[in-house]
Amino acid sequence: MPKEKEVTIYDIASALNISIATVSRALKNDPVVSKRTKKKIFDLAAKMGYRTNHFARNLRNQTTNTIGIIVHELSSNFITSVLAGVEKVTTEAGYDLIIAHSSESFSKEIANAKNLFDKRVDGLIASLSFDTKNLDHYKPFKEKNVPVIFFDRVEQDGKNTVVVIDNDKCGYQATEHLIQQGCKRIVHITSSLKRNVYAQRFNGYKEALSENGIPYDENLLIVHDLSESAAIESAMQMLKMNPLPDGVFITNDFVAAVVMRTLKENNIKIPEDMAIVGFNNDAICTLVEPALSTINYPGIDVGEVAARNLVNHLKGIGNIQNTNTIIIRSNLIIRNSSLKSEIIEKGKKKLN
Amino acid sequence: MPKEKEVTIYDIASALNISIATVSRALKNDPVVSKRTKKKIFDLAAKMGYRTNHFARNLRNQTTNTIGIIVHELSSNFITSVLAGVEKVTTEAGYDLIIAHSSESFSKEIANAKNLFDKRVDGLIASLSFDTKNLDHYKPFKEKNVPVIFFDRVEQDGKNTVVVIDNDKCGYQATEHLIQQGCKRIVHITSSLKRNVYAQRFNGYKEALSENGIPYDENLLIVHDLSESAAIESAMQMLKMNPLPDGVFITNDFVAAVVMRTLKENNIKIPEDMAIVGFNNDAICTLVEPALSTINYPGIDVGEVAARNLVNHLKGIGNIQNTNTIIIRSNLIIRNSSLKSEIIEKGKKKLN
DNA sequence: AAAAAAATTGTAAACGGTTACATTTTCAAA
DNA sequence: TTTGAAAATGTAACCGTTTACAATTTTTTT
Repeated sequence: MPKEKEVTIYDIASALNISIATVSRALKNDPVVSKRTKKKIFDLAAKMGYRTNHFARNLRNQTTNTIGIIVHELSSNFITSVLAGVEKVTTEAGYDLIIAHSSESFSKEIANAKNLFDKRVDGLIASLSFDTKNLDHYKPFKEKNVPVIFFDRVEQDGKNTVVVIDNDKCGYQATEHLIQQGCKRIVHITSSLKRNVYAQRFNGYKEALSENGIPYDENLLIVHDLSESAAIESAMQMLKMNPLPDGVFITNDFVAAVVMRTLKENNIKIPEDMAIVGFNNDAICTLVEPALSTINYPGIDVGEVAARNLVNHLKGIGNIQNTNTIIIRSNLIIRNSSLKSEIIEKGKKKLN
Repeated sequence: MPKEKEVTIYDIASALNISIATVSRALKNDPVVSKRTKKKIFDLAAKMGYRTNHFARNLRNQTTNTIGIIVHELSSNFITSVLAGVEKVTTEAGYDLIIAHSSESFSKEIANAKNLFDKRVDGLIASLSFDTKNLDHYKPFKEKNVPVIFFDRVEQDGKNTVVVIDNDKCGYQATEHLIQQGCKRIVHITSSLKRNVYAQRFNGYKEALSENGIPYDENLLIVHDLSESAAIESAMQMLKMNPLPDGVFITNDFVAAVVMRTLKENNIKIPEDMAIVGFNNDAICTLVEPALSTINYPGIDVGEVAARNLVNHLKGIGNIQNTNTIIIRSNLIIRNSSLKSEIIEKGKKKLN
């Protein structure tokens, strides 16, 4: 299976008896080339099946035309939609995308960063893994002036450009909503509080409690990873509480769905006995029963905004150095898993 | 923000007062270089922050070290797990991966194929979009001897290497199971019968019916796309049937979940009134109520096998020319959405 | 110690583009 | 027709590797 020889600008040039410089310029649509020769060149290029050699071009241009993205998992609804948003923008802008995932491991994230650095991506978009301890592995990018934008799981030390939502507010809104539904003992199931997103949602949760005169009870905080087994455990933990909680704010829809299932299996009525609010607004929300209230966290927007800012920076339009934090709109979506008040209303009606 | 100059083998060579040839060889760990000089070179390279220029290398080597993959959607559970499988193998083997998605559009698939061809991927993995009419856009790859492996949605004309499951058998098993549960009027909700996967599952469905003496009724066949709205429509269509069906085999878990929700909203009891079997074994299956019976279609295995075969072919181990069809194991998973017989048993017990 | 063989290193030509600078062609103005 | 500027094209160096082949150094053999 010998590789066929590729057509190069040399072949086109000699076939037309012109110089490679003209061919090169024509193929880039340089206005300096006359329309006549341009047409000849384009036609022949098409006929001969010419394809530009990106390696030769990039070698000469000292640019890779590639953007890297580091995520913690592919099998997450949120991440997938971020990727879709990023892909849309980068493709439009003519960049290649290299996707790397860390499987929530610090060491893999470091390896990925090193790999993308060695591949010389023009820019990087990254979300931190679960147990990422520091950002040293992104230093080489800074040193070589390769722009990096973080999203979702980030380090908000003001030194980096980050695309996030107002997690504080989201945590606040979710909790406040549960309180408004009459919940008094509200559990919060979340993940490592070392990660900004979870820490901030937790803060919002505490603020909402305190502003509504409910004392924070640390026994109602459950910290776990985001796996199915952890979710089941969390639910069992809730069931052992005495008195039972009457509401729960969960930092992830999948976990929320599993918790809800487990609670129902144990004869808890949702939302009557316990109201539930999840996070992300995955497709799953409207498929479980009752439908899951949640925070709408539009991954596609996150991806688009992050990619757009990076691309603009690379093209010299705008500069991410000036931008520290970009906050994406998010909002609470109320569905039946937390709608106690209607039930209360119904109950009242029955009494009449 | 001037780009810092990169360290090249020239820099290392002149610093050590040796030739670039030796440096180049040392960095590739060529045994011809003495251990002493090798060590000097490695040490200095590390100290100077040398990174190999992949463009120069690929230009010289006439190889891209890149594999392309064309899928129809990113936001599909199945596709994501295929990607995970592919990614695992290609990364291990040292290949880059370029992911392109067609959003189920023929023209986009053509554009993606052209793009990946122009990027000169060493090999291609592809699943056809919904309305792909022909495979002409893959011809350039064949002509240049670039290996292509198709998976899931494929053209089984014997001309291509494909990785699939036995969709016939799956359709048969799903339907047979419903029949065993006592279903007599079994609806089949699927997608375009022009695509092999759906056509074959449909075949299996018909075979199971006929072998069990149930005449095929074309009114029970519903063909739609795989969107939520289409799923709702399909369910409404079922509800209008007279007499009502008592079972349904659906070609996709998400659609099955939406159908089930819609049926339940219309006071249909699952599985008592209608038993449901989906397809894929997405995470969603155990989160809906009742849990969804389904066909387990392990995307990660599909991805791994496809990538492994491609990589081996590229490395000269094995040859996909000799392999036409690779069939991945799949199996029926029975959950409560189709378990009528237990109910029947319970009913009998009550009578006693 | 000289000669031959083996091990190591070096030279220089690719790979296929881009582009500064030089040269030629074209065409309007003098 | 000559001149000069503008338009078009050409020349050649460069981007950073790899590798055939040549040259040198080291080791072994005689």
